[in-house]
Amino acid sequence: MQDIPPQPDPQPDPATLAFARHDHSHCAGDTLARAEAVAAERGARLTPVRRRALEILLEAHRAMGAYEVLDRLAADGFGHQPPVAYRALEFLVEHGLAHRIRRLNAFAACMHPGQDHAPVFLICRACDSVAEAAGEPVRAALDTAAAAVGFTVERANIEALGLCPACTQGAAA
Amino acid sequence: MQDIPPQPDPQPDPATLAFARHDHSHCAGDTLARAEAVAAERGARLTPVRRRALEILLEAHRAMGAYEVLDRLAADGFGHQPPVAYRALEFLVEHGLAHRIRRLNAFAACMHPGQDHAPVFLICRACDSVAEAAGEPVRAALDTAAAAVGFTVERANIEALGLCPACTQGAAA
DNA sequence: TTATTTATGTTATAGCGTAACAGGTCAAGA
DNA sequence: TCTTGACCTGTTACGCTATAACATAAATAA
Repeated sequence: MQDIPPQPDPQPDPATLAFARHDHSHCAGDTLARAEAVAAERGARLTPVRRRALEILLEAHRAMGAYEVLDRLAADGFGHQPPVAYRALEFLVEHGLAHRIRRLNAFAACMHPGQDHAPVFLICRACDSVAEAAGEPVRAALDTAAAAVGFTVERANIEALGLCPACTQGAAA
Repeated sequence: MQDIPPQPDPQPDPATLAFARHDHSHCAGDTLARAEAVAAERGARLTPVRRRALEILLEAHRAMGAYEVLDRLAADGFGHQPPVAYRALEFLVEHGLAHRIRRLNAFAACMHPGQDHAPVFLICRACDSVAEAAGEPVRAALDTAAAAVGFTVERANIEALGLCPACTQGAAA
C-alpha cells in the first residue's frame, strides 16, 4: 500500500485514503472484518448504526464530514440528527476503528485496526487526497519530547499538509 | 522554560502555555520584540490590528478562541465581526508568529518566533493547560515517514492530549 | 497622479458540534 | 418474573466556529 506507481492515474476520487492504487473492494471488506474482530476482542458493541457508520467510511474510502456520514445514515433509516452521527463516529474513534482528522473537520476509517495506533495523516493541498501512514517513529519522538517536560501523552493528532506524489510531479512538470 | 519545579503551584491560569513558572511580563515583551523583528525581516506588514491581536495572545499567554480575540480587538476599537479576528490570526499563523491548535479550535502566540518552527502542543486534559514544546525530532520523523510514501510535508500540526506534570502528580496521589 | 495591490470593515450565511431530555433495549440480580 | 441499572438511540434546540461576498480605505508602484 505504500509503493508509488511511476505514472499514477488522475485521482479516481477527490480524497482517497492512500496514494497508491489498490484493490479497494477487497481492502474495505477485509478492514471491516478486522474491525469487527477488534471490537469483539475489546468488548465494544458494534451496533447497527456504528457498524453502518464504519461501512460508510470504508466504502467512501476517504475523509468524510460528520454531516455527510449523517446523511447516509439517515438514508439507511437511522436517525436524522447530528448526535446520531457524532456518537457513532466518536465510538469508532474511541475504539481505534476510525480517526478524526481535525484539519479537515472530518473522519476516516482506520486502515489498520488493532495494529497501528500511531497514524499520521498526509493531506495533499492540491488534490485533497488523504493518506494514513504508519507513524510509530513519529509517535516515539513525540513521547520523548513530551517526557522531557514531564508530560504524559495519551492521544495524539499528527497531521501534515503538503503535496502527494502525483501532485508533486504535476508541480514539477 | 522546560524545567519542572518539584512542587508546582496550582495553575495560576486555566491554560498557561508552559508548565514551568517563568517571568511572564518579561517573556511576553521579549517575544513581541522578536516577533516584530521576524515580521520586518520577512517583509510582512505587522499592521495595528495584527499587532494588537498578537499582543492579546501574548498577554493572555494561553490558547484563545478567535471570538475571544475578536472581543478584545473590538474593545480596542477595531472591527466587531469575525473576519477581523480570523484574518489577523491567519496572518500571524502564516508568518509563524502564532499557532493554530486545532484540537481546541484556538490560537496561541508562538513563543519562539523565527527559530523553532516545528512546535508540538501538549494539552492537559485535566487542567486544560497547553505547552508549546520543541518538536524538531518529531518533525524530522514525520518528514521521513512522509518521504517514504513520496509525500512532501509543508506544514504540520502535532498535538498531544494527556496529563501535564502537575496533573500527573495529582492523579498519582 | 493614477493604477494596482493590500488591508479593513461590513452583512449574511454556512458548517461544525454539543447539551439536555425522552424513550427503548438488554442483561444481571432479587 | 420483575425490577434495576447501564447503555444505546433518537429528538429538540442551541451555541460555537468559520468563511463568502462585497464595499471602503489605505498603501505601494507606475
